[in-house]
This record gives sequence, structure tokens and C-alpha cells, in this order.
Amino acid sequence: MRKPAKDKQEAILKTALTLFTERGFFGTPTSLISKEAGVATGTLFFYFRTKEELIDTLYRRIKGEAAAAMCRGLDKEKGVKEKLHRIGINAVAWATQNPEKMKFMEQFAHSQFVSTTAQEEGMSRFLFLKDLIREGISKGTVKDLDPDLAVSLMASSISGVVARASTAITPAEREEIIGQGLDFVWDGLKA
Amino acid sequence: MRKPAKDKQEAILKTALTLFTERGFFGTPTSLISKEAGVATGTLFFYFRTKEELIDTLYRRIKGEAAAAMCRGLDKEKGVKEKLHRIGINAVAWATQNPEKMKFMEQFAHSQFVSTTAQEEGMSRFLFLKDLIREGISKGTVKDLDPDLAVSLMASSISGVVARASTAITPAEREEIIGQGLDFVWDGLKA
DNA sequence: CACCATATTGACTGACTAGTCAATTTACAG
DNA sequence: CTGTAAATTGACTAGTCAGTCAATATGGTG
Repeated sequence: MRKPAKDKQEAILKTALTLFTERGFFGTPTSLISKEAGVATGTLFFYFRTKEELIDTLYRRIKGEAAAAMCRGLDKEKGVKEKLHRIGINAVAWATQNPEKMKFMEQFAHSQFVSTTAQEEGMSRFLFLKDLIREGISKGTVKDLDPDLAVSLMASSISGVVARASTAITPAEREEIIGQGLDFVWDGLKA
Repeated sequence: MRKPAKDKQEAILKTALTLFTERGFFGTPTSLISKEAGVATGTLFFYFRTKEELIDTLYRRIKGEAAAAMCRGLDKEKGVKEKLHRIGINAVAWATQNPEKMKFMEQFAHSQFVSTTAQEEGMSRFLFLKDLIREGISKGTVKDLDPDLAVSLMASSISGVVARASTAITPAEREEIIGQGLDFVWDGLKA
């Protein structure tokens, strides 16, 4: 008989991600989560004291994953332009490879269900982006605009690119869309 | 002595907008809507057969309002650049003057609660934007990119600008942010 | 093997909710 | 007035849900 403890916790998180993105927070009963995850109702509340603690945990995890994915190979790049481009590539790649997690983040980023502390923690993971923008401005490669605005614009633009790319039919078309989208962002930012 | 008919329907819609943005769809009981609107539970279901029909009606209305606001004074502008700029100004102005409605649209644009027919109807109101982008491309003032992508990028960028502008302290700072945001969009789109 | 903390179960509870409906009120036309 | 159709009411129903808890199972340790 097997029981490497945390198995069920993982099953709950995985199932909750799917159901929350499909049906929303209030639209997903905890009873359905536990049923689909193959555990008893009590087990869910053994690992997560409340339903909110469950979505908070999910949010923190996914936000962390996304931030890590965006930084991949970043130290290989030299200039600010190249780094921003790499971040864009990484972000779009992560989003297209993890559509469920992307949808989850968009759906719950500004929602009431996620605690403010979890939201602030999530934001803080992307501070490196603001620093990079500042570096670009001081070096004269990036337009002199408000760094917070630049971060906000990058995030929303990437979301826009992904939205359009997800309706692309062929992989070639998708690549084309992504390329055009990243060009838009850079042309909007460059000095 | 009672009031003329449709008064209560308006009160219900207005209250529902506030509560839905504050608490979400499933987080807002119909009983609370009717209570806050000062009507009986039955009255709500007299005007809207279901809770979904209520949010659908709200969605259609607000989307229509937003589209109309964006077109204001559009025929006064000559070139594609000027028209796009005017649309940007209008969009940001409407969003900052109607924060509740803006939040509602962002929150429910891709949500399960709004019927797909209402969502499609909402999208169709913005087709003029795609035509304008096409015109710009054919005239050589706009970069040759996918028109759907351009629309998606404009919409998401404006959402990003509004998000950042809403945290501005002084009106002057807000104006500055908006100006920079619209420059970003145009520089990203121009040929 | 015996012990015990940890993990797991599912029936149960108290609170809440969307929507109904029979009764009542209002507005207004004739 | 009177008749009537639309508007309004709120108690009520049938169902749902988050979270509890006492009982049970598991797995590692000495």
C-alpha cells in the first residue's frame, strides 16, 4: 500500500486549477474539487483551512512559476533590448504552453478571491522588470517614460498577444503573430 | 402614490453593477441586489427572468456605452493617426470617468457568466477599429501587422494605461501617464 | 509487535440562495 | 367610479455549499 503523503495535496491543487479556470471561484464547489481529485471532502480541508487558502496557494505558486519562466536564459543576453525581447519570448512561450495557468492568472489577478497579501507577493516577483526598464532609460535605449507604466504596458500587451495568438490556426501563423506583437512592444518602448 | 414603471428596473441595474464589481457574480446574492435597490425579490425576477439575464443586460449596455464613447468626435479627425489618437483619448477618458463600468467590463469580458451571444454582440461593436487599422495599413501610415492583433494590442494597452493612471496622485501626473501610454501605442503601430 | 502522530474518510450541520407564486397594489382607459 | 393589465410584494421551497468532527486507517519508529 502506498502513501507518499503529499500526493493528494497535489491532486487537489491540480484539479482546483482546472475547475477554477473553467467555472470560476464561486462556481466551483469544494465538494466537486475533492470528488474530481479523488479524495474525501475532509482531506481538502486538512490541507487547506478554507477555500480561500486553496486559491491563495494556487495563485502564489503559479505567479512564481511564471516569473521564473520569464527569467530563463536572461543572463545570456547582453543589452536591455535583448533582455526585454527574451522576457517577451519567454512570457509568450510560457503562456501558450500553460494556457490553463495563464487563464487562471488573468481571471484572478484582480479578483476579490485572492488575498491582497498574495497579490502583493505576486507583484513583487516582477520588480526586476521595472529595474530593467530603468536601466534602459538611463542608457538611452528606452524612451523616458514612467517605469510603472512601462511594466503595466508590457504585461497587458503580452496578454493581448497571447489572446490573439491563441486563435491562430497554423504554428507558422502563431509565430508571425508573436513576432509582430513583440515588435509592437519594443517599438513602443524604444527611445 | 407610486413612481413610474421602469424606475425600479434602473435601480436594479445600477445596484447590480456596483455589487457585481465589488463582489463578483456568484458572490452577489439576488436577495442583496433587490435589498440594496430597495425592491422586493420578486420585482427583480419580474424584469429579469434569471440572474444571468440580468448580467447579460448589464454587459450589453455597458459595452454599447463604451463603444459609443470611443467614437465621440471621430468624424472631426482627418488622418488615421489622428483618429486612432482620438479613440485612445476617448477610451481612457471614458474608463477613468466610469471606473465601475470599466472594472465590470474587465472582470466579465471573458467570464462564464456572460452568454456567448452577448460577448459576440459586444465584440462586433468594435469592428470599426479593425477597419481603421486596415485603412492605416493600406495608406502606409500603420505597420503591416495582423489587424486582429492590432485591435487586441490597442485594447490591452489601453487597459494597461488605465490601470497605471488610476494609481496616479495628481491630475497632472495622470495626464502625463496617459500621454506616454498613447505614444507607446502609436509608436508600436506606426509604419 | 505496539505505539502514536499524521493522514483520510464521509455523514452531517447550519447557513444561504435562485427562483416561485398567490395575493395585493397601482395606473389608467372608458 | 369600475374593470383590468401591469407592477410589486415577501413568505416560501427545494436545493446547495463551506466547513466540522468523530471514527478509522496508515506508516514509521523503537
